[in-house]
Amino acid sequence: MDVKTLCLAVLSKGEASGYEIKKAFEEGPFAHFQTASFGAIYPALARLADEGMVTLTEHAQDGKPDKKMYRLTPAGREALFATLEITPGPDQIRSDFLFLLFFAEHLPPRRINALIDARIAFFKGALAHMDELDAQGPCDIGHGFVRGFGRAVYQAAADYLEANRAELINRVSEQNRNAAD
Amino acid sequence: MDVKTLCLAVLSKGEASGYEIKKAFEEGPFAHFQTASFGAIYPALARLADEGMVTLTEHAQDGKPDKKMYRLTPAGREALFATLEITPGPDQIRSDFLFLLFFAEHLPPRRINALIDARIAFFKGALAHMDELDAQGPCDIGHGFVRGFGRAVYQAAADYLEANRAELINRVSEQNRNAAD
DNA sequence: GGTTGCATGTAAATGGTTACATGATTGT
DNA sequence: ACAATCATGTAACCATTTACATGCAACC
Repeated sequence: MDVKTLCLAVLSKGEASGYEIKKAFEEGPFAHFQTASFGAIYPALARLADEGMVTLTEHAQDGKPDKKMYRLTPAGREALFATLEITPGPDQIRSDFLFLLFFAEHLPPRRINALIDARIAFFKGALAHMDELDAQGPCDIGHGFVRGFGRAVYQAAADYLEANRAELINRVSEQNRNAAD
Repeated sequence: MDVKTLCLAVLSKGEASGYEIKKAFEEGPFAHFQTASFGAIYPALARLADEGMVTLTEHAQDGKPDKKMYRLTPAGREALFATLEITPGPDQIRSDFLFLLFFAEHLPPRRINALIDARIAFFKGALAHMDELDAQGPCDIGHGFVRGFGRAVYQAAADYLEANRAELINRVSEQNRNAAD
């Protein structure tokens, strides 16, 4: 998904500024399964405006640059729905964390522990964040389904790490002992 | 992780050609959590050779271009271990599948069904593939841990889809009925 | 006769991140 | 004082994908 489509997607849930779109990828509805930086969002929004996919209204503010609120046009909504017709390819995951653990036998046991601790904390935090979002009231059907999916996967990930960290560290320590002989 | 480091990682498990490195990302040890295309692998390998991180031996073959087998040098191994010292950022996931399901209420129920079927099949296939790899004998500690992680997550994903697809489709169908009134 | 697997590589195009530039306000 | 939040935007740089170029062998 390119950033233009991602912006359209966020705007389909209501008007927003570039800044708010970024937040939607960090804390909002799209958190954890899409991202984009300002350097990609602002140009994307400008192009969408050129193409008539969005309209913008400037709200003057003091001390800050004008806030530009973007709103989807019918053409923009159509374009978004058109992209929903693609056949999705396989999900792409790039995990530096798993890359490091792939080489666990070359990492000091303490480091493995710290790495896993941090990752469990991350998953738990994300899970708690989803609870908060749930508490804020019901959301759209698809949105709820995706959140449930994220929850299931994060829970499984945290559980796996908790259940298997001790054995991993034991095995690595044992190997280090043998290598020292 | 850039492609250069990824190549180093594959080569740490034994010598390989560019073609074989690609396969390692598709079916081999790095399957499902890292990818790279030929257009990235071949130039990366050439640069690694320039930098003295790998050596290459050409094996003449008939009917095919010479096969270039790359092998890690001590400097390459050191460079790989040096990158293991990074602090891993959050995992990056880009899922067109979840993007589509986020807008489930705008998708025909049949399509939702087909989409979920295909994804369950994918997860089950990946799980079966991991069983095969397990049957091929024991692997390194970290490698096994990562595979177990992937297994746990894929299993949870497949389970969630199976457990919640019916409700999702009911809810979308119901909404369509209401909208038709 | 067409697709898949083997095998390498280049170049154009894409798409994005990172860093920079600016600046007020609020909290620590 | 310093960091974070709010707020927009540009430009240089980076990495990677996609398409192209080549070609044999095996299978269906």
